[in-house]
Amino acid sequence: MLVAVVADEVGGGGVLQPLDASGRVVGPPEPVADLAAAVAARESAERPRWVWASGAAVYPALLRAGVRVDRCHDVELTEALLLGHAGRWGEPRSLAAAWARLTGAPVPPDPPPRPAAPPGLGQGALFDTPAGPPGPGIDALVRVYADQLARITATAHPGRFRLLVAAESAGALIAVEMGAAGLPWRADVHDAILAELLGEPSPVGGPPRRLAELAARIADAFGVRQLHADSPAELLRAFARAGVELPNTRAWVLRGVDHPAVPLVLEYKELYRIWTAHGWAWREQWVRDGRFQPEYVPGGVVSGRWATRGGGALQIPKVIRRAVVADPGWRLVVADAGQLEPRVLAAVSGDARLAAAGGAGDLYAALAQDAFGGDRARAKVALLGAMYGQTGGAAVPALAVLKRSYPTAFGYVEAAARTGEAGGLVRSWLGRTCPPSSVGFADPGDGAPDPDGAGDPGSTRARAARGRFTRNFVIQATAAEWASTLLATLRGELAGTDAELVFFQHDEVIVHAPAAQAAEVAAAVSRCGERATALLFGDTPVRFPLDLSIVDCYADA
DNA sequence: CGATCCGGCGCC
DNA sequence: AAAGGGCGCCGGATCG
Repeated sequence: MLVAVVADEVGGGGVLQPLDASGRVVGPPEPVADLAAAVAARESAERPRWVWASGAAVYPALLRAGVRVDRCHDVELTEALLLGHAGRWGEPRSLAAAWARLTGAPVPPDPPPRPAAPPGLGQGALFDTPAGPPGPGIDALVRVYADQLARITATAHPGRFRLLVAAESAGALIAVEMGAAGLPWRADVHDAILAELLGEPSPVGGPPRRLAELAARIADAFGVRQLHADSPAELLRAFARAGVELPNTRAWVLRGVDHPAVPLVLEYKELYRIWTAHGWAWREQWVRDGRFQPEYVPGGVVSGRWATRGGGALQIPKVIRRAVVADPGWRLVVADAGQLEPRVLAAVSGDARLAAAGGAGDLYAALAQDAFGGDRARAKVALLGAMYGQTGGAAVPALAVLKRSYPTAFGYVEAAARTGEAGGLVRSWLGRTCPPSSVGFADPGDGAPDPDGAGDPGSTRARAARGRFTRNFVIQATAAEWASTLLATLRGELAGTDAELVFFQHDEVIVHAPAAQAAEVAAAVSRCGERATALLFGDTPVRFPLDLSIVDCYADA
C-alpha cells in the first residue's frame, strides 16, 4: 500500500492520497486537519510506503509530534538520482521542478541550502516551511511519482535502482531521527580532555595556556619576538629567513625539515586545530543536554556518502571521542565495516581470484598469501593504489603484481578511469551516476593564464584527475550503497526497541542501547551486514565482516 | 567593510 | 615513505 502526502503551508493539516502498488490513484484525496495524527493512524493500521516531496522537509515535524514511519519514497532524492542517471546532473530536483519538467512549465531553481543551525534553533515549524508560493499539490505529487516509477523501470538495472531509491529514502528518515536523537556527549569529559591537551582556557577568548606557550617557544626558535604560527605565510617567511625554503607548511613537509622549531610547530598545529574545530566554543554551540546533534545530509556527497551541516560530525578527532560516553545503564554498540572498499572492488569486478581473497577475514593478508609473497603491506598499497589511481612511488611495482594476478579487478577500475579521462560518466553498482566533468571546473576560455592547466578540463592534468575521480567513484559510491543498505535494514530491526541509531560515518555505525539489549543489537547489526551484502551482490563469495564492539566509550571501540 | 578564496588538516 | 579519492571547517589572505 502506498499513500501520497502533502503538508499544508500552515496550520498542520494536509492531504492524503491512497495509491495502488503501481502508483495509480485509489479513491478520492483525503484532506485532513491534523496531518501528524492522520499519518500516525494510517501508519499503525497498514504501514504504507509514504510518498512525499522530501523527507527532510516533511519528517521533522512528524517526528516532533511523536510520529515515526516505516517506509517512504523521497521524490526529491529520487529525482536527483534519476537526473544524474540521465546525464542531467545539477538540474533542479525539487518536486516543483520535476512537475514543471513534466508539464513543460518554466523550471524553478532549487532553493539555496539552509545554513547550519545549532541545536535549539531550526526546531520551529517556521524553518520547515519557509514563506513562499504554495508548493505543488497532491495531483502533481502523484503524477511525478508515477513518472519516476516509469523512469526507474527504464534504467539499465531497475531492480538495483529500486534498491538505491529505497535505501536513499530510508536514509532521509534515519538522518532526521539520528539528528534528533543525537550522539551521547559528556561535556565534562570533553572539558577535561581540552584542559589536559590545551591547558586552561583564556578568560578573554584568546589561545589557551599551552598554545600560548608553544607560540612563544616557536618565536624563540626563530629568534623573533612574535610569530603567528597558524599563518602559513608567516611560517614560510620565518623558515626562509632561517635558510629553509619550503613549498608549503604541510605537516608531512615539515617533518622532513631539520630545524628546532619543527616539532613545536607540528604540536602547535595539532592543538590549534582541536582548539578551533572542537574546543570550548564548539562544545557550547553544538552540545545540548548531553547530546551532540549535528544535521545529517544523506546524499550530500556526489558519491552518495552522507554529509553534515555544521558541527563537523564526520571529522571528530580520535582524541575527542573519549567524550562520547553511553548513558548510565546503556552501551554503545560500535560497528565498523573493515576493508569495505577493497571488498566492494572484489564483489563488483567479478574477479574470481580477488573474490576468493575477499572471503577471508583479512583481505589484505589473503591477497598477500595469494600473490604478494606474504607481504601484507605491499598487497595493501597495491589495492589502495589501484582504487585511488596512484601512479608513483613504492606502489608501482606492487601495482604491476596486482595487474598480473587480478586482471579482471584491475581492469574494472582501469576502465572507469579511461571512461572518465575520455569525458564519459560512470555508475555505481546500484546506478548512482557521477557528475559530469564540467561540474567543479571554472569556465574555460576566459583568457586567464593557467600555466599548469589545473583548471582547464581539456588539459592532460585535468583529464588525469578526472580519471582518478571516476576510478574512485565506482568503488566509493558502491561502498556508500552497501552502508546505506545496512543502515536501512538495521533501522527496521531496531524499530520497536529502546535502542537508537546515534551515529553514522561512511562505514561505521553506532547504536545506543540499554545494556541488556546490547548483545542482541550487535547480532542484529551483523545480520544486517549480511543482508546488505545479499541485497547488493547476491551470493558473492566476498564477505563484508564488521568489527563489532560493545563499549561505554566510543574511544574504546 | 563583508564576501570569497585558499591553505591546512580532521575524518573515511 | 609518499601521495592517489571523497568531504567540512577554520582562520588568514585577498577580492570587490
